Amino acid sequence: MQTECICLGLLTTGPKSGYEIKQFLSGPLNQIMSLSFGTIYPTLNKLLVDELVSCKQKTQEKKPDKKIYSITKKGEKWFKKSLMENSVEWLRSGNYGDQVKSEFLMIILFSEFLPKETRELVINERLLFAKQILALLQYDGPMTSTGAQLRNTPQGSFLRGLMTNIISSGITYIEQNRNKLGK
Amino acid sequence: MQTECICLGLLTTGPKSGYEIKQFLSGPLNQIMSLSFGTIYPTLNKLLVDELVSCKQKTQEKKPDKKIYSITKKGEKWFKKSLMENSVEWLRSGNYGDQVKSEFLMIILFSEFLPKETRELVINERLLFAKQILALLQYDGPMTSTGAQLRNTPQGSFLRGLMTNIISSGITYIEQNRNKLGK
DNA sequence: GAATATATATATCAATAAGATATATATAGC
DNA sequence: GCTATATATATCTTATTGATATATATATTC
Repeated sequence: MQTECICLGLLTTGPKSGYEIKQFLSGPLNQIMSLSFGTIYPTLNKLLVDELVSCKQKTQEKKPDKKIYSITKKGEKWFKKSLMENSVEWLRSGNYGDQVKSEFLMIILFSEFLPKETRELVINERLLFAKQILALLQYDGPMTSTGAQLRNTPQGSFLRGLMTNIISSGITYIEQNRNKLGK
Repeated sequence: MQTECICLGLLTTGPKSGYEIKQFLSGPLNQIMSLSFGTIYPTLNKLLVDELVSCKQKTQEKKPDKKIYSITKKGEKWFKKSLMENSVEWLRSGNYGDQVKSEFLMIILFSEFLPKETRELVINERLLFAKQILALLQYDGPMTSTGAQLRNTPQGSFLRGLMTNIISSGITYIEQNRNKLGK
C-alpha cells in the first residue's frame, strides 16, 4: 500500500497534522503499520500539490504552528478508487501483505550465543512491553489522540480484538515455554 | 539489528549462498525477518572485505555458479560480541524490536470503503495463506533448505511453536469475528 | 536555581533497504 | 514452440529510515 493511501485513509476519520498521524501510528496501531516523519511530511506535501488534501495553518500559543490537513473530495474519490482496485494486489505482495522485522525474535533465534542473564533480561523486557500494549488496547478511559481511531467503528474493534488475542496468546506461550530455551 | 549480524547469524548453522539466505528468509522465517537481494548481496560483499566470511566459488552444471559463504573465526567472534553488547539496545529500538507493516490489516482498517465481495475475497485469501504457513511450520518430512534451520535446535522449536500459536489464534479470531465487519 | 529531559511541531538529509530489472540457463507445463 | 518458474548473482533507481536541526514550553532531576 502506498504511503499516500495510508495517510489519506487516516485522514478519512478527520483532519490531522503530520505530527498527529505519527502519534497515531506510534500507538497500538504500531503493531500493524509504522511510518517515519521523513516519509509522512513529504507525502503530505505531495498530496497537497495533487489537491488530494487541503491545509490550514493553525497558530498555537506556546507551541509551534500546526498544519492541519483535511482530505478533499478529490482525495476521497482517489482513495476509494485506489483501495478498490488495488487491495487484492497489495494483499498478494511480498509475504501476503505482511512485512515483519522482529529484532526480538531474531535475538531469540540466535540466543544460544547469549549468556543466560542477557537472554532472560531480553525476554522479561519484551513481556513487559507486550503487557503494556495489551493495557493500551484494553484502555477505555477518556480519548487520547493516539487511540481514538481504533474505537467506535466495527473495523477498529475487530482490529483491537485481533491484536489483543494475538498478543495474549504470544505472552502465554513465551511464559510457558521460555524454560525450553535455556541451560 | 544490522543486516551484517543477520547474515552472520544465519551462517553460523553452516555455509550458504546469498540465494539460500534469501530462500531461508522467504520460508516460515519470513514471519520474523525479511531481506531483499539488494540488501543481501552487498552485505555479503562487505563481510568478505572485512574477512568476517570467506567465499568458495562452486561451478554448477546447468546452473549459474554459486558463491558459498562461510563464517570465519573472526566473523564468529565479531558476531557473538556484537550480539552480547547490543541485544538489549536492539530490543529497545523502534517498537521494542518490532517493525510491522501489514497491508492486510490496513485494508481491514479501511474496509468500510470496500465492497463486501472484495473484503470477503481479501479475508479468504489471507486465511488460506495463514493456513499454508501453518502447514509449513508443522511439516516434519524430508528437509528442504528453506525449513532446515528452524529444526533440531531448542531456539528453532521455540520459534516454530510461538509462530504456530500466534497464527492459529489469529485464524480462529478472524473466522469467529469476520461477520462483525460487514453489513 | 540551573541543568536536563521530554513533549509539541515541522523539515531536511545521509544512510539504508526495497523493489525492479538485467543476465544466463534449465526445466516443466500447456 | 511459448510461457512460466526455478536457480543464481548483480546493479540501479526509488522509497524509507533514522538522525539531526530548529524552536519553544514544561516537567524533572541535581
